[in-house]
Amino acid sequence: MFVGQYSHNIDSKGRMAIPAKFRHELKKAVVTKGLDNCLFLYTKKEWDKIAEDIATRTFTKLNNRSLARQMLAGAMEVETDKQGRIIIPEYQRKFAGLNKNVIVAGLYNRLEIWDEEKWEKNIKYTESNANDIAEALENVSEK
Amino acid sequence: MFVGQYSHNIDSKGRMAIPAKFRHELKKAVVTKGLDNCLFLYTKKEWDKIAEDIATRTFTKLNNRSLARQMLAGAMEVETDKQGRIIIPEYQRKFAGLNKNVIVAGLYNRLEIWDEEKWEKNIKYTESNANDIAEALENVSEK
DNA sequence: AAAGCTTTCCCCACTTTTCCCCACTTTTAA
DNA sequence: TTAAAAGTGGGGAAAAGTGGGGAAAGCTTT
Repeated sequence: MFVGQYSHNIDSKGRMAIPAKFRHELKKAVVTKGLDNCLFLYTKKEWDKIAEDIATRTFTKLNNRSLARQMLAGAMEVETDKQGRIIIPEYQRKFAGLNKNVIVAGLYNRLEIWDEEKWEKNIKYTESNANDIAEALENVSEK
Repeated sequence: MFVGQYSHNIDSKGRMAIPAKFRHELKKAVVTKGLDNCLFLYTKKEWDKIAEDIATRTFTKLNNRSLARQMLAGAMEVETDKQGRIIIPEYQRKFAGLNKNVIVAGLYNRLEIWDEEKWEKNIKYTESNANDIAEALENVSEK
C-alpha cells in the first residue's frame, strides 16, 4: 500500500520516475484522470475492478457513456521502463496541468500525480482549514 | 480491452489508422453509427452480441426501431490494410461529422471515433461535473 | 462489346513518434 | 568516503502514422 509524498520531474519526453519503493507493485499500472485536477495511478489489478464496473453499465444511458469516456478513454495502461519510469500521455498532462515539477503522493490503494504548484495550494488550503474539514467528516474511527 | 485516447487523421481516401495497440484484436471489426454523434467500433465477436441484443428488443416501441435502424442498418464490416488502417464509408463520416482530425477512444469493449472538436466539447462538459466520477468510484470500493 | 471513367485496393516512401539503451548526476546507505 | 541505488537526460534505432502513385476491378456510356 502506498503512503508518503515524493517530488519528481517530468522530462521533455513525458517520462516520470515512479518512486523506487513502489516499483515492484507497479510494473503494470493504469493512469486515469482523477478528481481535483490530478491524475490517479492504480495497479492494474486494482483498476480492473473499477473499469469492469464502469464498462458493464448499459451504454443507452447518457450518464454511463459520459462516465466511461472520462474514466476509460481518459485512462492509459503504462509499464515502467528499465529506469522505473512511465510515460504520461499528453492529454493527461494537459488535464492535470503538469509541467516539469510534480508531486507523487501515496494514498493507500492509489498514487496521485500533481502539478507541484497545485499541490502546494491544495495542501495549504487543507492545513488552514483542517479543523473545519475534520468537523465535517463522518466519524472515521468509529467504523 | 480498449482503454485510452488517440489523436489520428482521416486521409482523403477515408482511411484511418487503428491505434497500434489495438490492431491485433481488430483485423476484422464492425463500425456503426453510435450515440452522441460518434461512431462505435466493435470486434466482430463483440458486435454479434450487441447486434443480437438490439435485434431482440420488441419492435413495437418506436425507440427500439429507431435504435435498430441506426445501429444495425448503419453498420459496416471493415478490415485493416497492411498499414493497420480501415476505410470509413462516406455515410458514416457524414453522420459523425468527421473531418481530418479525429479522436479514437477506447471504451473497454468498443472504440469510439469522434470528430476532434466535438470530442473536446463533450469532454470539457463532462469534466465540469466530476460528481459522477466521485460517485462511481465510491460505489466500486464498497463492493 | 469496347472505351472511358470512377472507385477500390495494394504497395512503396516519407515523416514523426516511440522505445531501448547508455551515461551522467544526485541521493542514500554502509 | 566509498559504493550502490535512484533519478534524470539524451542519442539512435525501430515502429507507427501518413500520403500518394498506379494497377485492378467495376460501372457507365456509346
